[in-house]
Amino acid sequence: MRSQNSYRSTATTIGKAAKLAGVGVETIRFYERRGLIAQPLKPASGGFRDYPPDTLAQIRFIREAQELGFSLAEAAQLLTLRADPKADCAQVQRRAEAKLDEVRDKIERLEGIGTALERLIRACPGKGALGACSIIEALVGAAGKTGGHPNSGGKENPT
Amino acid sequence: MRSQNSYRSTATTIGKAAKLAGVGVETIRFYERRGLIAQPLKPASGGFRDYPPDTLAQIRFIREAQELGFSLAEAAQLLTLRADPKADCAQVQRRAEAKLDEVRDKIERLEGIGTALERLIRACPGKGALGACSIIEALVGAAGKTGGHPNSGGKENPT
DNA sequence: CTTGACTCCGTACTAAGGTACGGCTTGTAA
DNA sequence: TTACAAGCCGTACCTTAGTACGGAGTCAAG
Repeated sequence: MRSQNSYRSTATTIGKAAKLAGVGVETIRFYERRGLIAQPLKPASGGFRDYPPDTLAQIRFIREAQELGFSLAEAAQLLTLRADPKADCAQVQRRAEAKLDEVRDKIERLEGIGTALERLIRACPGKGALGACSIIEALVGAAGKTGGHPNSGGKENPT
Repeated sequence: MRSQNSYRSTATTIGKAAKLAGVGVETIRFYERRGLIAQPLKPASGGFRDYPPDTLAQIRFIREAQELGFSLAEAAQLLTLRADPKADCAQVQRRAEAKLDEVRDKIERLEGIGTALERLIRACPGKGALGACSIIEALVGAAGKTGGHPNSGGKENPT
């Protein structure tokens, strides 16, 4: 045994933290460099950093936000929506409300795409080919964006 | 007058197209290089390309999809969800259904964040400071991610 | 007390999604 | 008819978000 702190068998080192949060070790370091998450102090007794569950939750949240169309900077803004003693709560509230508007807007727009996909699925007879049923046209029906005639003109280069 | 085609006053050149679609000229060229949109042919009579409304709608759709967390490649996949004579419709339908699942999943997760924001907004007394009401905790309440005690331990580096 | 897996840290590289630049051509308004 | 804006095209550069690498330190097992 070391001196008095030998109960570090359960320490969440960066590798375990990465596994638990579903990201790579390098990603965690990257978030630390960017100040998105706090880098745990190395224990005074020496050894490796111990990542608290709090930090893991933050990492998961960042990934979540990213997949929903927020940038890392925006994810960071969301994360800092915490009422710490310094910030007055009314201001946090205002920021949260602005973010909530963004979120609601995103949901609405996703619903537009969802509706368009549903229309597209229903429009297909299920076998064989059919004329021109594109997601764009479905969206036009759903949201009224273009305003033009359904004319496209044939071949576009494949990916 | 030129020879016979002098009615090109209304041609949508790339600059106008960019303005109409809300992107930069270079972005359109970039999408063309990537095969995301078709590059209109230069008119045989010479002169500049004329961008059809169809293409503008596609560009707007690409931006839309991107802001909702789809990559350019995924946006392209969504765009090719059009039943052209070559592809049989059942397969298009399956792809559309898969995308619809993705969209619904995104909506649900955004609703989770939305709910968390609402809780956060309600939790704030509206003035002064309060203990620890972070979006993470609100999310934990909403989705049950961490499982841990609410312990964080102070200073993180600001952006 | 050595070996091997892992941490730590800095630096370099990559991929996606644009953005800018320079040299040329083309359309149009003075 | 000339000037100047805008199109065209290739190449270079930039930002965001990681990913990889190399050398050193550290911990735990054999």
